[in-house]
Amino acid sequence: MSQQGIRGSFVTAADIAERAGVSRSAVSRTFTPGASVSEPVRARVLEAAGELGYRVNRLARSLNHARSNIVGLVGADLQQPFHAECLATLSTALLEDGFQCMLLNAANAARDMGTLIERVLEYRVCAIVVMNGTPPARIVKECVENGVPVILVNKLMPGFAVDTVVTDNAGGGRAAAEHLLAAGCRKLAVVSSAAQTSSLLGRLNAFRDRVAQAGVPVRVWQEGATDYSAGRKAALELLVDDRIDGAFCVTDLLAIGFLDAARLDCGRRVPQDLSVIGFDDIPQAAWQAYRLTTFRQPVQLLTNQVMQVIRQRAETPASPRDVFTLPASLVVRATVRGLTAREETT
Amino acid sequence: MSQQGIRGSFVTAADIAERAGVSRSAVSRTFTPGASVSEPVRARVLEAAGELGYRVNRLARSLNHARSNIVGLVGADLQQPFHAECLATLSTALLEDGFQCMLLNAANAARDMGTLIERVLEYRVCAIVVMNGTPPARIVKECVENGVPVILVNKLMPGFAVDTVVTDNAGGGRAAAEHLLAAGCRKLAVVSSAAQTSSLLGRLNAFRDRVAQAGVPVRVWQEGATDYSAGRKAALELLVDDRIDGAFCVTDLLAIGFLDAARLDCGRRVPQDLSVIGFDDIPQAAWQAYRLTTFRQPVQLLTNQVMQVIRQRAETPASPRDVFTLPASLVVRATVRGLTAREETT
DNA sequence: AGCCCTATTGCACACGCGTGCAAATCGAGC
DNA sequence: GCTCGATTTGCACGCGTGTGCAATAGGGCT
Repeated sequence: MSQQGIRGSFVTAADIAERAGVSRSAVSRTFTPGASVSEPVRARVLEAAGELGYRVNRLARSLNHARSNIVGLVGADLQQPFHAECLATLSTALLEDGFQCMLLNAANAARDMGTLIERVLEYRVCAIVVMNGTPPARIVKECVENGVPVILVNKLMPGFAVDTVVTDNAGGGRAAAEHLLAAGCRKLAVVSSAAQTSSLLGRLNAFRDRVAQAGVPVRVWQEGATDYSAGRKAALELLVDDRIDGAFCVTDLLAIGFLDAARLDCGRRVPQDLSVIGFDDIPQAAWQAYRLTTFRQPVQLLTNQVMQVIRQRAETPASPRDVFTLPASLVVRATVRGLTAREETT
Repeated sequence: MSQQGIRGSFVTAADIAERAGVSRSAVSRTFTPGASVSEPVRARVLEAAGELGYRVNRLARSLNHARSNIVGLVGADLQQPFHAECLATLSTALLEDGFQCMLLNAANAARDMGTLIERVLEYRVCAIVVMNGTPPARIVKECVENGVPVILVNKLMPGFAVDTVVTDNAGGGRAAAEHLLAAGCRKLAVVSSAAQTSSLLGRLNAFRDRVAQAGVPVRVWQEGATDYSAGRKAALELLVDDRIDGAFCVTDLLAIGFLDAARLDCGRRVPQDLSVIGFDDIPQAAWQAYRLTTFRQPVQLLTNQVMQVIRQRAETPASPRDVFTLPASLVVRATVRGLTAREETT
């Protein structure tokens, strides 16, 4: 520690070397796992480093290795509960595995996503994880050409050399249909948004197909965003048809907005008059005011799979790309008629 | 673009120089704002860079400048709505100002926070923003000694050379007391958590003092976390005293849990029998099932202030540290007796 | 003592870029 | 055509670290 308290710039390996009376290489080797240093030298170096407050400069280290151990995490709307949970889980996992994560939250997904990825490429990231939003094809290609693996979460981009980790959206959509049919619903609605992403479409199409197969009519709603107020709006407009007795909302936020409007504005009793199913299983779905029956996205499994892909790409960059599909599981609560859980302790 | 599609490593300035038939310096200057390059040279360089897909290596650039333009963002529980919103807002603002942000989400705040900050120091970050959780004093000192500004959000650490940006917690707590008193409440409770952070304590103490000043009794609850289920638990235990007619929950999540238990488990009518006020104004507080009266934290103002501090520290690192206090504003909805908003359009 | 094999150490170069300094170029004015 | 000043260009060094290679030290054996 310097006397004046503020040194203003970092100690370097050369400073440590001088203080410990060894060469700078010895310092470098002390902080490089697996390098050859004798015990006494290592001890002297560590002591000097402790006294002076030495921190390896990862910028310089990464410069040598042509690649950093930074992972770029790109997305939009990261304040939404589901995305926030993914982000929190993934960022923690990355840190525990020795990576650093650079967060790129697009203010406007369509406009900014390309620029943001370009910027993070300048840091020679060792991987880019796209949590939502669609990166421009041109940029994805550039990443691949430069050897930066791209990992898509819950999004399909066929034809690109990217790894993909998705929840089984179609399976969930189908199961939602079967659950509502089993509850005796005979006039259904499916609520999605104007954002026709592959995951939302996957849920919607599977639901619609399975319902059609049973010969039950279904109204399709695809307007607005995928948030609470869009769900409310959908309910206010769909429920003028008072024969609708079941709705699958492709997002919990939509479902919760739908529920509130159905109960408070349209006077429907849920689940007696109307059954509702969501998707994601965000924490709010378990709140006692809602007790929403929904499908849980396996966030921890998704995260583990992403981590495994990152590690594997670091070792064998050229191995063939894969699509990993993880199951969504039905969480039965209290918004589907006749099919409700006893009680929950939250 | 190379023929085989995968080059596997990045193009360097030397490659561009060769292709454009100029010196490497010319390339460097082309990408350095304010440097001296003639128009024809610049054009040739930009053309070559476009063809080859050149990206400046920020690691190398930062190495020269002894500092990167990365800002470290550290926190814990970042999936909670309020923190997620802060994170989203701040990360977007940083990107728009030309910074990159490195996210450090501690799995266990007490255990990991120190290690995480140490790690991000290795990237020579130009600032560290602590969004929640308490960093060890030793680490904060090390940052300051090395000239890395530390900015605390909603947390006070007197005696350290750090900048601080806080919401006026005491002002909010006092106003909450006055609002409940004005509603005619005569037996109050204040719900906080075992985590006695400066912001939660600030709200709680100001509330308690103001209520005491009015001669009204108040029960203080400080157990568990600061989430939904803790709020429920508090209600279940506090409301056996059926004279409690008003509660200030120092967090919206606590308030929402409190509301659910009060209405659904304890059979209280809100606001007729019981008034409830929260703090933060998370999106869920506006949901129709709750319509929670609460205090809005000025997230955008907090963010702007943080950005201003970062920019100012970059210019004049040694200027004296400050504490910036921003006002919390009352958002009247429907959970305080006699003092409710007409209707909201969400 | 002498020899050989191994573990350790230091030197020097590389990583990709920014920039001070001197050389070169350009343009204007005579 | 020549000179002078301003602009542009290239060279070479530095940023802090990792690492191949050769030199050195150490240790066990004959």
